[in-house]
Amino acid sequence: MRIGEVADRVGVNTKTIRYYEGIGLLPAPARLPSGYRDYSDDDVDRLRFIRTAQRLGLSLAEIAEILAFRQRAERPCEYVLGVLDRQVTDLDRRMAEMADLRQELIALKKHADRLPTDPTCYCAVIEHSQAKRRLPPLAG
Amino acid sequence: MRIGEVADRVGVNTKTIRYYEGIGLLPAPARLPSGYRDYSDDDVDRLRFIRTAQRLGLSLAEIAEILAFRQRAERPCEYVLGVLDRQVTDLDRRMAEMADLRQELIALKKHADRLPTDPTCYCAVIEHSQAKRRLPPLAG
DNA sequence: CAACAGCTTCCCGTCGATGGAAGGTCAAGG
DNA sequence: CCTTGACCTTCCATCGACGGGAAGCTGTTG
Repeated sequence: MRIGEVADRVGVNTKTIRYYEGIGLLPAPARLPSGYRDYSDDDVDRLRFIRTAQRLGLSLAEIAEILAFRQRAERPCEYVLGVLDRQVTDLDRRMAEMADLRQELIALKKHADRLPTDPTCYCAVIEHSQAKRRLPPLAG
Repeated sequence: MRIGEVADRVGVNTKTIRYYEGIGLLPAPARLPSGYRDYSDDDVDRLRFIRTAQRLGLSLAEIAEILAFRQRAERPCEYVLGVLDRQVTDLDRRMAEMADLRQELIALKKHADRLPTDPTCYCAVIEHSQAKRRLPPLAG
């Protein structure tokens, strides 16, 4: 099948498919006499796999790594479990950061009305927050 | 004072300071006879303000907008509160997404041991997740 | 005088796509 | 025959917020 149909089936932009091919994530497919890319169902599966893995938070580089395991006839599951472990830890950290930030934003909004009108400052709302805490690291 | 001292005081890379100047977030400072940038305490304040606003989740574009209010002698607080409102909504959405994903990762890991050894699949762990749910939109 | 830190400008790379332009081929319908 | 529309190639640009490094200047110290 041609690239457009693959794109429709998987729900991906055709540009994305060619991009994946370009970075070696998808193998170069066979070509029709016309020069059009000719994909098989396997390619669709592989693409779906990539999107699933991506949804689970894996980067394209990690996914490439997983696919490389297969080429070496090894099973990537141990590697994958390691990645997932790190994912969970990372998620926890980020969720905690976001919860803190949310807390602070709510408090900031709550006090915003009572803030003095000071024409010399950039923004009383933000500087109120600045006064209390001196620049902890940015949440990346 | 020179750029290195500013960087130390605020806790920012000198590259970042020059970058902010490049995108118009910081005004071009005076220059010493040597050509070195010569900053004032006001510049340090402005930079601190930028970092605080950034820590609150505002983009550099939004911060630039806030600073532009000041140039027009208007107070940005209403705008800022609107931004913060959207921030909170966005945080809630992202935290919910992350919680879902975390749930799924945990479940996946939990069942990983019991998964069949299937040499034809890319990775049993990931494809187990794929089988259950057919590609909801990616969490951005 | 030489070393070294700090500064300058300039350009490239990151991540994961996506958009667009330019210029061409191919297949189907009216 | 003509026109769509889908596809092909290559290349370049964009988003955000920087970081790295090269090559060269300044300023201080031993």
